[in-house]
Amino acid sequence: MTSDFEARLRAVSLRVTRPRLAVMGALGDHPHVDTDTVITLVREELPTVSHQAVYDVLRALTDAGLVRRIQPAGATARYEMRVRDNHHHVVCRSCGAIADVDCSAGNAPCLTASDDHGFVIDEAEVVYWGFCPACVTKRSEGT
Amino acid sequence: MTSDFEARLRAVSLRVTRPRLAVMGALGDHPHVDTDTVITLVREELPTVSHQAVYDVLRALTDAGLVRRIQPAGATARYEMRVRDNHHHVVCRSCGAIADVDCSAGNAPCLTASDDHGFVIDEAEVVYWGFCPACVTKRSEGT
DNA sequence: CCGCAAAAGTGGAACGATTCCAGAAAAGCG
DNA sequence: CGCTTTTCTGGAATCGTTCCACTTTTGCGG
Repeated sequence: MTSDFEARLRAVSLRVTRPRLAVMGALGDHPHVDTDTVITLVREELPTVSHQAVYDVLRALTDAGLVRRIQPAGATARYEMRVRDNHHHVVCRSCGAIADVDCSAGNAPCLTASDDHGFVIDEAEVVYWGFCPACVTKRSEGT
Repeated sequence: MTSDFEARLRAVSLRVTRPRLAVMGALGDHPHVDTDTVITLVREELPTVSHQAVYDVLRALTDAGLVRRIQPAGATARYEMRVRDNHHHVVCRSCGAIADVDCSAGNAPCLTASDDHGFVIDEAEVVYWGFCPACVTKRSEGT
């Protein structure tokens, strides 16, 4: 799989470096991780990488379309490797957990704005807010 | 309208204070403003309010459901008074301009997640990304 | 196989939005 | 009018992220 990452990097003419492979590996194993977690995971493999390197890599990969950045209101940036499939996310208001949700309607009808105010729209992002199973249990027990 | 604001504050048992009325006035006149702009606007009326007061007021009003906080990825928090009508937003990738978009389908079909992973969902937030008329013009002229 | 120019990474300082804190002021009830 | 509670002030602290100047790698060409 490392060779796969390598191919993907070359496909977008990015140089193949250890930090980049390590970041891709971390994202592949852990969906929806925040930057700090990526740094920790990467350092398990390469203890010397700077936080700056991780930020740079994440930006390079995001710009190249190899990873997707998601940033629900009030949370820090998170990254995932699933890309170009128009899937959405459920976010837990309590613990911040995130899960993937496939778009129910292929080309969702409501995702075409009724009045676009002259904007040229290229993407519709959906975030479902609620509580994850664990937090729901916690709340009902608590009361 | 100040008396209206007063009534709304009392309705949620919040004290009526000058800073709060000033913030509500500012939000009423300027939709989708960020915190810094609110501070500036409020100080035109009450030059002595601290930034902290504005943050406190915005939080109090948001918690009480009198204003809505919107925070597109990569931008600072913005606030608006339109509330409880499930409308969404178009955000310009270039200049950050925001416009309102009414939900095209009353109870949008795609807003029911296909697989909720056990989450209890209470809200679906939609953000349309694109370019505003001004930035579209700028781009086509530039090239 | 070696060297060079460009691209990446290092370490540390700087930044900006937001929050925390302790004391002062104002709101609203009796 | 006075008291209690909520709110506001002013300044310091926090946290994620970015900026900067310098060093190290990568990957191409000889």
